[in-house]
Amino acid sequence: MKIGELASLGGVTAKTVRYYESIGLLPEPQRRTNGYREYGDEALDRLRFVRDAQASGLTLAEAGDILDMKDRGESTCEHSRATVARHLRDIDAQIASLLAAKAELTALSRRAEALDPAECTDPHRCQVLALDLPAEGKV
Amino acid sequence: MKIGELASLGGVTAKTVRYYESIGLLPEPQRRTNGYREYGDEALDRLRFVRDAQASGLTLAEAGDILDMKDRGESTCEHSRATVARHLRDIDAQIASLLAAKAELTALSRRAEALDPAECTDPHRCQVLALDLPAEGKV
DNA sequence: CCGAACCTTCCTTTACGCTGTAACGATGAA
DNA sequence: TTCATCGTTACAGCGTAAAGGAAGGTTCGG
Repeated sequence: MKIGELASLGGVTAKTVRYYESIGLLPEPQRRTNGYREYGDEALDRLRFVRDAQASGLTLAEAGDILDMKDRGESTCEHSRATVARHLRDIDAQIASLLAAKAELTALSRRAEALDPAECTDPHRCQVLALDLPAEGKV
Repeated sequence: MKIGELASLGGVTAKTVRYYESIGLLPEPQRRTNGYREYGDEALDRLRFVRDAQASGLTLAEAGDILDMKDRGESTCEHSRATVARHLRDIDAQIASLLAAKAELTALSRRAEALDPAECTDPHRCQVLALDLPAEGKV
């Protein structure tokens, strides 16, 4: 099949297919005499795997790691497990960092909510962030 | 004080101070006759606020929003509250998206762990991702 | 013969926060 | 005097992620 058909079957654009090829996710396909790329079903399988991996939250690079091992005929089991496990750790770290930021902001927010709105009338002093904002006069 | 002193007191480089000035986070300071920037303590307060805001997970743009309002003499209370609240919503959205990715990967991972390691000997078939990997032969 | 589909290469996008480089002037101590 | 250090400007680039777009040229299908 030609690139357009592959792309639409895989739910991507032809441009994306060429991009995947350029970063090594898809192998260089055979060419017709006119230079057109000619794909078989295995390319579609591969393309679909990439999309599935993306849907699972893996990056293209991680999907590529797994496919590379498979291409080398290595057992991908351990590597796949490791890739998934590592990605899970990455995600946990990101979540932890976001939760920390959230805690900071929540504390800020709680201080703000505890304020009497009437105290917010002074145009030169922000009660919400008074603890953090540089004071106009000395605090 | 000169830029180098301000920078080291604020825990940044002189370059960063100039950068902050260029994006409007810090006002243009007075200049000495030789052209050097001359800062007072309020610049340090302001610089420290920016770092605190960053530490709280706000972006430089968000810190700048708050400082701008304060510079205009407006009550920053509502805006500060809104900025913090919006940022909190952003963070929650990011966390939710990461949790969704994590759920996908955890499911994958659980399938992997349920496997007998002995089944991982076939070099052409990855049991971990068999449900997702394109099969070499037909499954 | 026209337009769609294909080809290539290079540039742009979005967001963030700087950092590097060039090329130069000013300061201050030994 | 000389040298290191600090300062000045302006502009470019990074580095991540995943493509999208434009330009300009061939080929195919009807």
